[in-house]
Order: sequence, then structure tokens, then C-alpha cells
Amino acid sequence: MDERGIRKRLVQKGFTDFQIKVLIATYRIPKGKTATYKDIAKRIGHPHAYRAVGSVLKINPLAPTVPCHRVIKSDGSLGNFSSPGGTRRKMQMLKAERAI
DNA sequence: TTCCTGACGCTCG
DNA sequence: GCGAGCGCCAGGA
Repeated sequence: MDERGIRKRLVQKGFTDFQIKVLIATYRIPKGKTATYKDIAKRIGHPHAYRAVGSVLKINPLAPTVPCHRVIKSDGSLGNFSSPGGTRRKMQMLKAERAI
């Protein structure tokens, strides 16, 4: 699925512009790389909305197409992960992608 | 409309 | 170097 498809689905689900921007920015993180919540916030033009970024990722309806597991905290720790398996699963996925 | 909550970051002691 | 407290922003009740 490409970026346009993702945006379309999110619009259909009634997501706000802010939420869509967050998920698109997350989708753009290349495989094998990670980004911080702060990075995402900065990328969408709301450098102080890092907390809201987490709120959006929590309800990510397009996992794993939108790789929310690639978003980590700025201190290098994983933060949280709401999908089944939790942070352990998140760690495994990142290792599988050689992101960490 | 207002208040509360949250997958966080930064500053200060 | 470490922990606590405060600030930020958006969404939901």
C-alpha cells in the first residue's frame, strides 16, 4: 500500500489531519531505521506535540503497514507498545529489521 | 465548553 | 549521573 492509499483509509475512518500526518510520517521511516517521538512531531510541523504523537500511534489502525514499532523514545528506550506482545514484541521486530 | 489523560521531552536540584 | 516535576498538544468524555 502506498502513502496515498494510507491517507485515503485514514480519511475514511474519520481520522483528523493531525493523526494522518503522524501516521504518514511514521510510514516514511525506512526499514532498518528508527525515529523518535520527537522526530515525528518535528516532521509534521508540531515539534512540541510529541505526546500527542504517542496517542496517535496507540490507535494505529494500519499496523504493521504503518511501522509504529520503529518509533522509540529519544533516550533510546523503546517506550510503550500496545499491540499483543507489548514491548518485547516491539524489540523482536526491531531486531528482525536490524534497526537496533 | 471544559477537564482529564497519555506509547513523551526537558530542566533543575 | 539521576530522579522528580513541569510543560507541551490533541482527543475523548
